[in-house]
Amino acid sequence: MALGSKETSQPPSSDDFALDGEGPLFRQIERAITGMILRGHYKAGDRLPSEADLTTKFGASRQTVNKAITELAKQTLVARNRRAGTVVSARFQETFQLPLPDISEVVLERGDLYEFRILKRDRVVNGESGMTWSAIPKGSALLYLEVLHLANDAPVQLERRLVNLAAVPRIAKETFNDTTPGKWLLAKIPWSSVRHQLRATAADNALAGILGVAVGAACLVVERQTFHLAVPITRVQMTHPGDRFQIDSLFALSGFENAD
Amino acid sequence: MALGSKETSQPPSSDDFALDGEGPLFRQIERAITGMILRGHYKAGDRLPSEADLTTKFGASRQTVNKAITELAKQTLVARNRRAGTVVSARFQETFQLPLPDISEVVLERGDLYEFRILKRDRVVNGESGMTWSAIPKGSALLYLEVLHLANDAPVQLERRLVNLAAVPRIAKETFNDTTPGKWLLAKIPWSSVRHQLRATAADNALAGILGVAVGAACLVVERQTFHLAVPITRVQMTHPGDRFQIDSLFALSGFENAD
DNA sequence: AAGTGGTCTAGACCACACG
DNA sequence: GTGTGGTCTAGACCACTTC
Repeated sequence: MALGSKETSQPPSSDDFALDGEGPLFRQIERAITGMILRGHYKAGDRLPSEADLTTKFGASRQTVNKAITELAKQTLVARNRRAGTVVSARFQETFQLPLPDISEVVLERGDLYEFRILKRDRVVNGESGMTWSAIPKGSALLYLEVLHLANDAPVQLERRLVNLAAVPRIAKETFNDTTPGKWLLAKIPWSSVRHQLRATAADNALAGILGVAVGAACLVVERQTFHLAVPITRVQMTHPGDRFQIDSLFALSGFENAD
Repeated sequence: MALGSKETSQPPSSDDFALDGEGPLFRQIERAITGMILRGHYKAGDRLPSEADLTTKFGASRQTVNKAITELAKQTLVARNRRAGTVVSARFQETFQLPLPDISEVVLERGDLYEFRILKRDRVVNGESGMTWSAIPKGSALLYLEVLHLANDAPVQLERRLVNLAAVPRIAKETFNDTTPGKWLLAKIPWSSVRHQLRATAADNALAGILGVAVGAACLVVERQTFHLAVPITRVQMTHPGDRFQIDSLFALSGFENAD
C-alpha cells in the first residue's frame, strides 16, 4: 500500500505510453501522462518529452498531443515553457472549485421542503440609514431586501441584499411571488465578474432571533458582489447557521474520478 | 447606466462579429461572442450561429472557432448540443474558484511575520482514543499532528491532521524543522483527488485557549481530505478565528477581467 | 542557431439528435 | 435523413528562450 515508490520508481518505459482505447484520443493521452506523473514515473521538476516526441510515442498528431498537455497545464499539473520544454509542477493546485448554488437548490436537492419569506423591502439611498456599498457612489438609489430561506420550516439562510437600481430598474416592480431575488437576478441580468468572501461570525441579537439560534452562535457568511461590464449589480450577504449548513466540494484530476 | 437594454437590444449585426486584433485569434473570437452575450445581442435561450457559419463570419478555420466556443462552454456561458446547435445558457456559473493556499503563504503575502509550532505529535490507532477517520479501516496506524500557525505572534490557524502511515511511512522520521506538514506532504506526495468542506463552529474551551479567543467565538473551519489513487493520504481540519481570517476570490469571464 | 511550444488552416470522418 | 458538434490529421509559420 506504500506510496513511497518514488525512491524505487523507474523512468517511464515505452509501455507507459500505452493508451487504454477508451474515449477520445486526447483524453487517453491526458490520462496516460497524468498516470505516469501520479505513479511517480515523472516526478516534480522532471521534463516531459517534447510534443514532437510524444507525437511519435502516442502515434497521434501534434494538435491532439497539444490539446492533452494544454489541459494538464490548466490543471497546474505541468508547466509549459518554450525551448525549455514541459516540466512537472513541484506543487499541485491551490485553487479549488467550490459550488455555491442558490440555497433553494441545496435544500431541494436534500429532499427537504423549501420556502422563503421576504422580511424587508426598502428603497434606500447609499450612505444613509446605515446602508453603505462602497462600490457605488453615495446618494445612489438602492433596493434593500431581506429574505429568509427555510428548509422544513427551519431557517437555513438569511439573505441581505442591495441592488443597484440604476442598473436594474425593472426590479422595482418585481414582487418575487414565484422566484427568489437571487434567481430572478441571475436569470434577468448577466454578470461579467463576481467577488466572493467567506467568513465566520457570531450571531448578534437580531440575527439570532431571525435564524432561531442562540445569541453568539457561529454562522457561515458568504458575501457576493456581482458586476456587469464594470457596473455593480448587487451585493448580497448570505448568513447560515453553522450547524445547519456547510459547503462541500470534491475535485479529482480528470481521468481519475473513480480512483477513490 | 441602465443595463436593461434587453428590451431594446438589436439582433447581432454583421459588425458585432468584428475582431479587435488583440492576441490569438481564438481569444478574439471568444471575446467577441462573450461580448455579444453580455451586451444582450444574444439572450438566454438564443441559438448561436453554427460553427460553419461562424467560420465564415469570423474568417477563421473551424478548429479555431471550435476552440473558442468550447472554452465558452467550459465557462457554462453556452451549452452545446449536436444537431440542436449552441445555445446561450439561461443561468450562469454556480461553481467558483476559491483559493485555499497554505496558511504560511497567506500570512507572508500580507507582509506579516509567519511562525508555526507543533503542539502535538502522536502515533495513534484509527478508532481508538477518540481519533476516527472513516475512510480508513479501524486499527490502521495514523500520525496525529496538531500545529498552530501564527501571524505576528497571533494564532491564525489551528491545524489538526491525521496522516495515513501506511501510505506515507517516511513522515514518521520527519521533524518539520523547516517546513509545515502541509507543505511537506504537498511536495512529497501527489494526490489525485481532494475533498473540501467549509463550515463555521463555535470555539470550545480547548480551541479557545489555543487560538486565544473567547469561548464560543465563531471560527471558520476548512476540512480537507486528500487521496492518491484511491488511497487516503491525509485529513486535516484547519480552524481559523472568524475575525482574523477570510477567504477571498475574484472571478471574471475571460477577456473581461478589466471590465471592473 | 536551434529547439520548443503557440497557433492556425484545410480537409475529413464520425456520432448523435431532431424532424 | 440531415445538420450540428466532436474529433482527428498533416502541414505550416511564428515567437520565445535557451544554448
